[in-house]
Amino acid sequence: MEEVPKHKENSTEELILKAAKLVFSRKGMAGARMQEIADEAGINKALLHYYFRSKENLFNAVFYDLLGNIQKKFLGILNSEMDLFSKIRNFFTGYTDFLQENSFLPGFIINELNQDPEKMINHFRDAGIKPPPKLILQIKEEVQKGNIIQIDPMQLLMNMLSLAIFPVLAAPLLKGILEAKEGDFDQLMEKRKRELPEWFINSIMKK
Amino acid sequence: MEEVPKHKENSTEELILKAAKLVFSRKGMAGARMQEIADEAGINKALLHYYFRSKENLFNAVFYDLLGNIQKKFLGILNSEMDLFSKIRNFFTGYTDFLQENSFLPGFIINELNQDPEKMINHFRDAGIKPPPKLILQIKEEVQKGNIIQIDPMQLLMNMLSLAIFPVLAAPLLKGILEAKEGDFDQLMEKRKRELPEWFINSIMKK
DNA sequence: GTCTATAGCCAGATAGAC
DNA sequence: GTCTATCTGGCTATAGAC
Repeated sequence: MEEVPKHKENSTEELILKAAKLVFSRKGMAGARMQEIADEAGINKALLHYYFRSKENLFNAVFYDLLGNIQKKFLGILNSEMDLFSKIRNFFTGYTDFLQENSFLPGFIINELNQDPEKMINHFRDAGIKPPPKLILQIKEEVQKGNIIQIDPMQLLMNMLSLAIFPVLAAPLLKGILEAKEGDFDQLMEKRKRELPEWFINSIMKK
Repeated sequence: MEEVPKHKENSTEELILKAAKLVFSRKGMAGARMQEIADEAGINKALLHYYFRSKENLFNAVFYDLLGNIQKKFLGILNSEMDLFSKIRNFFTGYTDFLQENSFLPGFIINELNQDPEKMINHFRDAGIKPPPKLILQIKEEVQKGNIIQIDPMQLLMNMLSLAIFPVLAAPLLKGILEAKEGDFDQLMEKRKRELPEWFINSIMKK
């Protein structure tokens, strides 16, 4: 008797998607090799074409899946009913965790963005990813109430994204340049996760 | 009679380097095509191999040149004798200008960083790029003097880099998602250039 | 130095047996 | 569904004429 067969866990299709996610994220669309994906999945190259007609197709399947994750994790928080400050705290900690588990993702997106901007923008549009209206509104309100400094909501959003995403994006390089021992950099990032939200909130409070 | 023939301006070699810089930065190492570089330079593909033995070679030549620019523009400011606050102001405005003129550069680096982290780190090491000691020292001093808040110099540096580089990196996507008309986004970035330094300096001042 | 033509390789895709 | 074997196209690199 088998374990409860949840969904189609460990089906060949799932194996392929998992392997493809890994390889595409390491190498990008142009650099990835179908053979490498097949090897990673422990199956034959021809099977990739059996399940997904072409490389392009497989790529899109992987990418669509990843965007869904962003949509849920990221916009979920920012569009919630939470008050602004809790929201900022939740964003930084939640997003940092998410990015550490998917540290390939930002590089992957930037990579493909350079290759074919239109395609990437359309993917994002299709996934319904856009500046969260609820957050924008809250910022405007808090500015008007005089609780935070005069700041353009878009600039504030860009600052949040920059501070959260860039360090993950540049992590391998920063590790190398700082000549940090393996653990040191991870520790730096842990410290960052704790201190960044409070510093950031403080930075938009009135003196 | 010709114009004063400055250096080897417009020599075939210069034409190739210029074209290669363009194509490599758009497509990355894996995505770039020697044919495309040749077309861009208005010469034949075989000439590329005549001047630079291989694609790998050409790539390294281009990249070495680009790192030199970073070294001069970026570390020049941060290692100077300027006081901390002037330095921060200069960094944001100067670096933003530099990145706008070389908007491909961050994506290029992130791209190659994902393909082959070790190679990229070595390139940076060879170019002598590392956290600027003078800046680190200044931050420590100002913290000790009680002029700015208690903050780890590395975190401060990471914040500066994040805020300056990420928006350029993600610009095409942000443009698309914000559904900004062409001029709108540029205006947003202009505004950013003016407001970011003051906001950032304010964020590290004691209340 | 610059070109045309082509060799040689590699990766995506397909045919067809099981 | 899964495999082996193979086709096909495209890209780097080279040979060789001018």
